[in-house]
Amino acid sequence: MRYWLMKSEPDVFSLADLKARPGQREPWDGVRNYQARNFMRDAMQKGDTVLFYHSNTNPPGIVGLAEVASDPYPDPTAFDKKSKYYDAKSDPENPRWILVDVRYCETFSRMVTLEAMKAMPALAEMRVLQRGNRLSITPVTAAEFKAINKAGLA
DNA sequence: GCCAACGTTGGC
DNA sequence: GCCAACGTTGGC
Repeated sequence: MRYWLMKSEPDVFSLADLKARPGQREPWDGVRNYQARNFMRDAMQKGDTVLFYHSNTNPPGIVGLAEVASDPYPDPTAFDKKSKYYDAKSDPENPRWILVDVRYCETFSRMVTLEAMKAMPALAEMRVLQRGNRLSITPVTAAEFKAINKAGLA
């Protein structure tokens, strides 16, 4: 069982949107960064816990939990010419972009803001808090998850 | 809207 | 394979 942080702009796709989806489940499409793709393709497993982070909003932070709900498979938006995520260089015979489905788990009773995270000693080494980090998917340690989950349910 | 940080692209 | 130019991310 592993833990992950996944960023989404709530204007585009929020945790509430995930909750409202049929089956409370959605493909995490549109990732076009190789490191983030590699995490989904190579390291995620069904049942892994996802900290759902809202970026580009005020305040940014973690709003709740989801889980990995599928094995990795090719991102269909890469082959859809009408999608803004269309990538002409992704060959259907050898797909460049891989995703997993995520499923809604719960909404924190209290959002754990970026500011609060920066103030938590347990998160001093957390990847998403390191300077210059822009990765939309990052691994989270069990200790980091525990600290955030506790703050979110407080 | 600004801009620092970072990833990708493509000419050479 | 270098690196300048460009595009994107995301906090503020």
